[in-house]
Amino acid sequence: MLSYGSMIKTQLTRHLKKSLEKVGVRDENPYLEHPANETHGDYSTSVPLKYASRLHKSPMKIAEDIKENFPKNFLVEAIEIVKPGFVNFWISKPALLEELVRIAENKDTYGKPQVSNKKIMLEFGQPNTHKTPHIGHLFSYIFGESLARILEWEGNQIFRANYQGDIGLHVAKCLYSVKKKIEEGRRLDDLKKKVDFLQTCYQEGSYQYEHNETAQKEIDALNMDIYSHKGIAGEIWDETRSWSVEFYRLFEKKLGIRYDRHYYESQTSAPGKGIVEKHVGTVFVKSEGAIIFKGEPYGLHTRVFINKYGNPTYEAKDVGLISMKKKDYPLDLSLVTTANEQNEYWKVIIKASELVFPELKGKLKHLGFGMIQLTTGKMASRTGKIIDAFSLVDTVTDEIIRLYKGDRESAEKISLAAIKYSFLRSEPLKNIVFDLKMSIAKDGDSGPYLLYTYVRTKSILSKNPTLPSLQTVSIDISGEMGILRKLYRFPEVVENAAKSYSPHLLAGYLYDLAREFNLFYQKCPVLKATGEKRTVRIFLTNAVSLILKSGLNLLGIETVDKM
RNA sequence: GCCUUCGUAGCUCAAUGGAUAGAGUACUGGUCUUCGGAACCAGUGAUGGGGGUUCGAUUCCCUCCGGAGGCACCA
Repeated sequence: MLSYGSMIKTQLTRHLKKSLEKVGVRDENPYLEHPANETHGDYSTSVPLKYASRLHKSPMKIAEDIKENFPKNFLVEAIEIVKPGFVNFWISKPALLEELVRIAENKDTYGKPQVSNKKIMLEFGQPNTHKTPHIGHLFSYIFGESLARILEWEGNQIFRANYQGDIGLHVAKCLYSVKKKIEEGRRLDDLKKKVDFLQTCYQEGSYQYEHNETAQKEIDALNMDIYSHKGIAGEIWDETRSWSVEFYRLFEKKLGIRYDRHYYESQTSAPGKGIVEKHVGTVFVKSEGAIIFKGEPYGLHTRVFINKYGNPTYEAKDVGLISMKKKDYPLDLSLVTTANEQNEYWKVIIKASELVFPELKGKLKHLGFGMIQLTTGKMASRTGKIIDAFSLVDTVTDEIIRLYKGDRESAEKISLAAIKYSFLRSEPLKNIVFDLKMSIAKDGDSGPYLLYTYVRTKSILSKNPTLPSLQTVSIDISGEMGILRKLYRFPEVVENAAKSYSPHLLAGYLYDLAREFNLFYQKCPVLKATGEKRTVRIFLTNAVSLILKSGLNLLGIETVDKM
């Protein structure tokens, strides 16, 4: 049997379409929503208002006709029409209970559509080697991983790509300083310290580049040497780069992130340079010794792809990267997520790349997410004012241990849940004001709250190792209806989150579900109940448990059984 | 200067053009001899200003004000 994401919505839509046809309207996807106010039903439609003028009938008359012609069925228990032209639907108790059984049967695949969708390359993370990852990178890792999981759930095949800057002026600035004290770095006993050492060197080099003319010339020369991988510069580059590459593998593992491939700027610069040079005169033009793309004809700005020294800039490297990506994977869509300060930059890259590779037209997409800010303003590793992502995780873990006295392993999971959830709960487009205290928040709308709720479900279920069978329910379950009416929405929520690349929709739903469960928990004892009442409550607890786990997993959050 | 983007309770965030704008936090007051209190309930409190489109606008359009970002060899 073909599995839909949401059975209930699919069926309801089908009935509504039939009813609309009898009224004289063909609508392939009639608008259905979950009313904000629960007393307005499980679903509501405003199509009567939409079609009133076309049908030359009053919205209320159309609403009545829809109700009149709505097929009699098991799914819908009541239909209500409301001024000025809403039709509200209540899903029947048996249909909701059937869905409850479906959740229990399908377990961690409940709501996952059995369809094959697109091949998507998703690039996220993108920290530079020779620098410490900061909180913006942490956001990118977390957001990208969640997006990958959500898109995968919806039947897409995802190729996960990381792209790291391991060459270019920033590396030269770092190595300028490293060269003078490489032994100090070699003596450090762990990778994190070595990368911190590189970060310090980068900051020193950066300062010198701006304030010391001789240093600037030396760094520019060093940059050339690194590109041609010459002499001592090449050797130091190899050595320091390997520290960093190894460190990042460790960091990714710690965050629970996996990649299909890591790309490096040192690999994209040659193909990028070649492609740009080949298209001089058609896509690119020479100007003041550099090779540029003129954006103005397209309403964009002009950018340099190869500088006057003949070195490819970030722009050319990105074109090179795109050429590598399409060789590696037969993609239908290439998604790149970065901070939104690069929004305009990416419009230019996409336009230029589409001209170079016409077969990719419409397949390149950039997703800009908000800047992570402190109360003092934007964070930049260039100015040295950073929140080190790696240490942040440790700091939060220490705080969790101090507050709750758990073991380090589960404390680390809880702290990652706290950080991930605090990043994913709001719309990605907007800037995020980072507040350490709020991220550690132990109560309220937080990761730990969701984990705690999950732990509660597990605790109850562990005392009921076998699930009874659920047939019909004759008793009053009004106290259980709140949670029952939330559960079946999970598939729809994930679908919407995937469509709009918005994990926060899922985060919001899971929080709602957890809150509803805690209310249920408060007023409906499970283990003290008997008979049908106990059976229904165990089923509900089981369903909440499964959905919380599935949903949190789609956010990249691992659950714990105890905390 | 030009372009992009965001302005929702004191603070941090929700709300595919829908009905009475929801939460958390903070503050005030409650529940429970816990199926794990990192819980639950109640109260106070908000769409930056002005126009427009619409049966209906936090959402779309215009304008003003305010924040953030970008605009040639950095990434």
